[in-house]
This record gives sequence, C-alpha cells and structure tokens, in this order.
Amino acid sequence: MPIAICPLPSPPPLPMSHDPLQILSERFLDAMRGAFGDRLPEGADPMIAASRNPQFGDYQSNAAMPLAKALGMKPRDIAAQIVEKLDLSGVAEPVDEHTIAGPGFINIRLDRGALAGLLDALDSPDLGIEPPESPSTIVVDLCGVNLAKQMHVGHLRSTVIGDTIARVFERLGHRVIRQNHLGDWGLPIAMVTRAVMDRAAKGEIDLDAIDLDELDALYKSAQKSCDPESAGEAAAENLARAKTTLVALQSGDAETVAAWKRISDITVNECVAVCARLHATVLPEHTAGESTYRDELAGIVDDLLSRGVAEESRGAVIVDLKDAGIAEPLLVRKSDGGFLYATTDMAAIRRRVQKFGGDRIIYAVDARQSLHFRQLFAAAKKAGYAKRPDGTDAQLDHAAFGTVLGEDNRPFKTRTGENVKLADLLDQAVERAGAAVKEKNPDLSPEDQRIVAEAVGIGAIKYTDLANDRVRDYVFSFDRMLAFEGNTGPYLQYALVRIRSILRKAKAEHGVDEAALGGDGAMLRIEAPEEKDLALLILRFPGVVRTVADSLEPHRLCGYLYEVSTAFSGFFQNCPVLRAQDDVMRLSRLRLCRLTGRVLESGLETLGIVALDRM
RNA sequence: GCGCGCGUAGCUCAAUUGGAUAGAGCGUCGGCCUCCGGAGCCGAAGGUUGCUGGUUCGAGUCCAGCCGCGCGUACCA
Repeated sequence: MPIAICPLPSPPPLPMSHDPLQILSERFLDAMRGAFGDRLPEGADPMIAASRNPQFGDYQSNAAMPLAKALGMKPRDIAAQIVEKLDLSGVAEPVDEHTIAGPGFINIRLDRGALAGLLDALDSPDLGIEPPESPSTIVVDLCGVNLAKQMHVGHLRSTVIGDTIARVFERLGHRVIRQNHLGDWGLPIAMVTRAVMDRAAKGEIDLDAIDLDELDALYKSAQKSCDPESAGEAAAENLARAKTTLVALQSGDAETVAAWKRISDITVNECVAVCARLHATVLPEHTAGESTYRDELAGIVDDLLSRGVAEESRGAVIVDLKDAGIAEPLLVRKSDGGFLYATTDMAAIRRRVQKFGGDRIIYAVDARQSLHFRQLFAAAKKAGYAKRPDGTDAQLDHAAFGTVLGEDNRPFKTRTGENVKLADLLDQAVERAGAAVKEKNPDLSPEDQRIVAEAVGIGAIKYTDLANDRVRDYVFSFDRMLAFEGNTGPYLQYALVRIRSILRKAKAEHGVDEAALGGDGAMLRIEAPEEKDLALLILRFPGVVRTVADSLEPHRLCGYLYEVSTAFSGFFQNCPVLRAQDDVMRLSRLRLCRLTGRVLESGLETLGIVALDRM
C-alpha cells in the first residue's frame, strides 16, 4: 500500500479517541510523514508527553531532536517543518511564537472546547479504559503465608502489592488468577505436625479448638527442639521423628494427614480473615500450597535430566545457568534425594503457564529473593516450562519489594526481636485512626466512627506501603501515615469525602441529581486555570493505570491520585461550585466534581482502599 | 571475593521509563475563615541528585570506575 506523501486535507473524523496522547500522536505522525515522506525513519515516534510545566503548554512533542541525525538537519528546522504540516484543528490552539522552543520542543495547548470534549468522552462508565481487544491471562503470586505461622509485616507487602497489581490488570480488563503459594510442605511443616500430634495424644491440646497463636508457638518450639544449639542431645532424636513424620505425610498416612490438614485449615482461615480485613482479595480458592505440587516434583527432575536441561553435580541435581549469565546453578534435587523450593517453583511455572494459560506471571515477593527468581526464570525458560501455545515464552516478572524498617532503620521487629503480628499492627492503626476521627468529627455516630476508623487506619497502612517506590526499604511510622497531611491515604479519602459532600448538598439544595450530571445533563465549561489543571489531570487517568501495569509500580498511581486530590483542593478553594455565578457554571462544575470523584473512586478501588462518604 | 539493589532539601519521599528551570509533605517563617467539610489553600527559605569520568542535541535517569549502606551468594523456605 503506497504511503501518502501529501498531508491529508482534513483529519479522519472517526474514530475519535478521548486520549489526547493518542490523538496528538496520530496528528503528529501525519505531519511527520507529510514533511519528510520516505526519508522518515522506520518507527519514528512523535514522542508526545504531558508537559511538566504549564509554561510549555499542555502537551509537547519531542520528536524533532532524535530525527536530527537521521535526517541530517537541525532539530529546530525539523520542528518547523513538522509544525508547517501539522493539523491540530479541533484539538489544540493555533501555533504561535512559543510553539517551538529550546532545541526543538513543540508545545501544544489544547483548546478549551476540545478539552471539554475529551473530558466528556472520558466520562463513560469505564473512565476511558476500554477492554483490550484480546485479554491476557495474568497470574499473580501473592501473600505467601506459611503453615502454622501468623502473618507478619513481611506478608503485608506481598499481599498489598500483589493484590493491587492484580486489581490493576482486572481494571484493564484482563483475566487475573491469584495464587497464594502457601508454604505447607517440607521438614519444618513435619516438625510442627509432629509436635501437634504429640501434644494432642497427651491431651495437652485440643485439635478441634486450637488457634493459630498456639500453632505459632508450637512451630517455634518444634523448630528449637530439632536444633542442637538449643535442644542439645535430644535434637537428633526429634529431628529423626520429624523426618519420619514427613515420610508418613508424603505417603498419605491418614492420621498424619488429618493433623496436617487441620493445621492447614486453621492457617488458611486466619489468613483469609486478615486479608479480608485488609480489603485484599485473597480467598480460599486462591490457595495453591506447595503440597499441591508434591506429585510432580520427581517427574520434573526426571524430565529435566532426560532432556539434558539438568545434570548431576556433587550428588545433587542442578540446572546450570552460566549461559544465561548466572554463575550460581539452580538446585532442583538435594544429594539426599529431597526436593527444594526451587523444584516446587519450577512446577508452579509449568502449571501457571501451561495449565492456566498464563501470559504473564508476576511474583510479589521480597527483593532478597532476587537471585532465586533470576535463576528460576532462566531455568524455566531453558526447560520450556514457560512456553505458551504460540511457542513464545510467557513474561516472568519478580515484582520485588524492599524491607519494612522500624524507626531504628533496622527490619521492623518488636523490642524482643520477634516479628510483629500483622493483625496487631492493623488493630493499632485502627485505634489511632479512631482517636483522630473522634477528635475531628465528634458528631459521627459511634458506629460510623468505627467504620471510618477501620477504613482510615487500614487505608493508611496500605497506602504507605503502596506509595513508596516498591524496591526501596521504607520506615514504618504510624505518626507519618496517620498525619493526614501530604501524600497519604487519609488525604485522598478526605478529598473524595468533600466531593461527595458537595454532590449531596447539590441534590438537597438545588435538586441536582448526580446521575443527571453525566452526558448531556451538564455541559462542561473549562475556563478557570484550576479547572483546566484538574481537567488535564483527569485525562491522564487511563494512561497512568496502563503505566502501572507495565512497570508493576503502584506508587505511580498513588502519586497521580495525590496530584488529582491537590488539584481538586485548588479548584475547590478558588472556584465556587454551588454558589457559582449561574446554573450553567454550577452544573459544569458539579460535573467536574463528579468526574474527579469517579477517578478517585476508581483509583482507590484499584489500590484496594475503602472510599468513604463521611469521615 | 563475586552478584544484585539502594544513595535526591535538615527529615520522609517524588520526578511522565533520556526531555526544558529536579518537585511534594513534614519541620521553620509569613499569609488566607460573614465562604460549598480548615483533615484545607497560597507564599518564602531550603539542592554541586555520594564522587570522578564517559555516551549525546539533552543525564537524577544510560555506561565505566571508585565511596558508603543493605541484601544475597550449592543442597532452609
């Protein structure tokens, strides 16, 4: 098909996207083709971006500079020729002396009518995020609790970050499969199972009534009893009994399996309850314990050996990864014949890609396991376990996160060096939030205060965890996250509360129903600078959600929502809504409020943070 | 030793994946309530982005080498 050398006299009228980045990209690409024709390099990018500084317009194209070399021209001349062919009718203001600036930046200012039109188009049920033409299947590994152990801060990050990543892909219309890779197999599990069975036999515990706190204590004492350092002579015998229990468990001994199952149920129930309180979608059906792979492990190793992917070394079986640039091999079988977590993880990749149809497998796991995942991913690809039906490999990502630190900059622990129980941490946040709510809004009923405290306290913890750059460590501080100032969860919740308050009042005092504000009910008029700032931000929403999906960095959504909230505050301060000069302006501003509120609602929902009517 | 990560205002953190004059909050100083929720808004001061080179029109961002901190590094998970 021949390429049109001449610029089209008018842009194609349809389809009209509401994403300015896309519209401008198309217009600029047309202009670039018009200006340079066949000389335009393959894949030349208009490089449209929202401008950081209002003085440089609303959007800018940085296309001219990279083209300088290929075209053998000065960037400013290139920019001039692009602008010459540029048709921005119906989108942006005409060019002026500021259009080309610096080395060759092309600055664009949307015209007010187009801005309103774009906002209007975005004001759809999906807020400008259309379902993908072909949805992908995304598997998210999250939570990762261990049998007979309470959830602690380490699980907080995996659960919160993993759930948010899952929500982002769901928001974009993809199919998401959550996997809680429960640590329910192996020698440590056998130790605690043995301990539980012994105590039950002696009548010291009641298996029907035992709770996770007791199991947690038993887990620790069982570990100690097998450690020569603390148990001395008895350790060897205890360890031997644990190994015997492991064999019994593996061979399906009814009594052992029953005890193990009971421990598992208690753990999963408690985990699901904590996750529910965290407002994170982790349900019993997402549980995929290591035990569910137990029958595949021998086959995995045999398969790897028979195809030459793995080899024997020092009595163990390894996958050599030097060709992938990794010095350390992946161990898939110990010299005593036992399997390792790497073996299980290999089986998990195979299941997730080849059985579940995963296109992208994402692990929300501590950064300290980086090497393990580099090895695992390389080995899985080498073995072909990540291969999709079309022959290409699924994308494997380790969404690594840093450590939660205490005020002393050491990993967050109690004074005695124990892990902090996650449920206790949540209680404390809710209690502190409750005190603040009581002080700031004493008129709320006790019941409402309780609901608000729960949403604010939990939201504050989650938001802090999500708002920091994922891979960095961060310092846990109730005071900072509950200060209700700056980039915090409560600030976003408050911004939304104010919006909802206005909408309630609009109905009560002006009879304006919220539903009537969509579509033709209220014409948008974007005039004041604060209105324009807010409008431009709202238009960025779909792009931000996609960026989070690409980068797996939820903090980008947090930062964006914070910007929307501050822009709304500026608007709210300077632009009277209910007391606007006339009905048209009032309706326009109410609609802008509602649209802002919908972006915040959708954003908070994607972060898994509860939106409130009052606080 | 080797590998991975991090280093940005006094403190806690951003910076549209290489774009223009590095931005927020806290703290400090100064303003804004006959006004839709003040848990708010506006302003001021505060920076050699750990150091030194390099790549290019352009570097907090990429590369190399140092410095500092953290975490890993063959049979725990």
